[in-house]
Amino acid sequence: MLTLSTLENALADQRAYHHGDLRNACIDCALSLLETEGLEGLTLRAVAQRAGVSRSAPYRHFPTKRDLTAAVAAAGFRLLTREIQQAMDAQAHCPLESLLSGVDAYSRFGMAYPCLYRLMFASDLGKGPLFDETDALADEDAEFPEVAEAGTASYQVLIGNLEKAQRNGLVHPQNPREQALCVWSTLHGLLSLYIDNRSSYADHDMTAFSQVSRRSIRMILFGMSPARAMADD
Amino acid sequence: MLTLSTLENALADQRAYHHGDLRNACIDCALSLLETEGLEGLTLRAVAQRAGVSRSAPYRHFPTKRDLTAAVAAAGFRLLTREIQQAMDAQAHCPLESLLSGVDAYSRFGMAYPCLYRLMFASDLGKGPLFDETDALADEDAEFPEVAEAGTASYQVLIGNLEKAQRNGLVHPQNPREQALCVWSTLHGLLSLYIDNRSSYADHDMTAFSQVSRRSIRMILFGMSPARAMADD
DNA sequence: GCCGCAATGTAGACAGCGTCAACATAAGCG
DNA sequence: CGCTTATGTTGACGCTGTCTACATTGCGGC
Repeated sequence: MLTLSTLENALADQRAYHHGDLRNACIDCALSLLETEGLEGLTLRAVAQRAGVSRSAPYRHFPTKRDLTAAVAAAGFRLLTREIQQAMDAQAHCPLESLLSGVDAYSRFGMAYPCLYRLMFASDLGKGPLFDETDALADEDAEFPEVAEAGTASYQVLIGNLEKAQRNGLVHPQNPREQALCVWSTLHGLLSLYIDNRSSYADHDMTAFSQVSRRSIRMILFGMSPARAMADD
Repeated sequence: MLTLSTLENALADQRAYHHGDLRNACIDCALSLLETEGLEGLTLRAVAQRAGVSRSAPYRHFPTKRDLTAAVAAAGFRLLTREIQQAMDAQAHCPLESLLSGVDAYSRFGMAYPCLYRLMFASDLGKGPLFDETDALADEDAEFPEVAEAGTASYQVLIGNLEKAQRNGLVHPQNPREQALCVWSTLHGLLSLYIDNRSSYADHDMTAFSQVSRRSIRMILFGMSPARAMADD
């Protein structure tokens, strides 16, 4: 089970807090506020209060609320990348198992931090990486390069996995970016629908969701895989 | 090309406007505001102003802003259903062609009304239909039964198409609800990623998006179809 | 060690938002 | 006609993001 303390922004040095690193403190407070109060509970004033400063102090570090949101989203993408990468590495022996393991990690992330997940994707943070054919370079032109870069990194993990699967002959040798887009979209759609349509995110739903998502990805894999090695769960 | 005048809430009788049907007038104004001003431009006060009434007049018809949002979302789902149904009927001779035609209609809807699309799915309107195995009955327990019902109807069109495809032997005889969920999720994910990551929704992108979405659905179909009749675009 | 400047935090104010309570008006109906 | 109910208006409240003016702190050069 993931906890917020695993986030990169947890402060190593407590005495550097009140004066010293308000920027990261704000990101931290925003992250914890997000999951306790929800997306509309994430207000600059609440962040400032939780950080123990006055309401306009954050403006020294974030020109506008959107910039704070972007920083939080970037942190979220970096955490997501780490979770996926870790899960895939654990099954490195087989690219297909690795992919399914990554799918689970993705689902787990979304269900553990539903509000963060929504913030990352539905916050109008400008151009993202997914639809650009030229993945690099474009990131720097984005409104929030940090977010675009972190998002691209997550995406790249998936692409890398599919390329490996192609080399092993487990997947059709088509454009791996497009395959990745298909897989990611399905997962993102599934997770979005789930998050947006549920009021409670009870833990026991995780196994049910995991089954659904794995089966969906298998449907796609089945189509991608010339071996047609489809097993029922 | 879709226009807002095709929406069901367009008033038939203009003289019944100022006094007579403020409720539908609000929904109409909300719909037009949505696409001109964006999601955060959709404010109760702006709706009231556009309808030509004072700012708290809408409260006689909608207890809260969420209720207006729900009414708008329901109207959106009904329009979506009609568009999909129409597109599928035009290709009724072949369920696979029908499905792809529906996919195009879905994409067209999302790209024509990106803000409405977001509102329909990401507005915390309570339980939706997609993850409930028992589709009927549950709708009435939803926070906004009108939305759940309209959403279920859209979903049902897709399920019906897949059932027909199964009967014609074009698709594996698995649970059509789950197949529909996979298709819908992919499309929803693709569209969401597109809408959320783009700042402009230029028209000429439609053909590119249509190609991507059709290819993605083909990837899934390919996996579903025992005939493996996959053609490249 | 001290002084000045740049960085950082604070207090007050503003417009815009959703919402409520009190009031005004119109419609329908006996 | 007059009563009741439905509908629209006005004023106010607390909340939000954000701006401006002011206070404080910390650090580099003398």
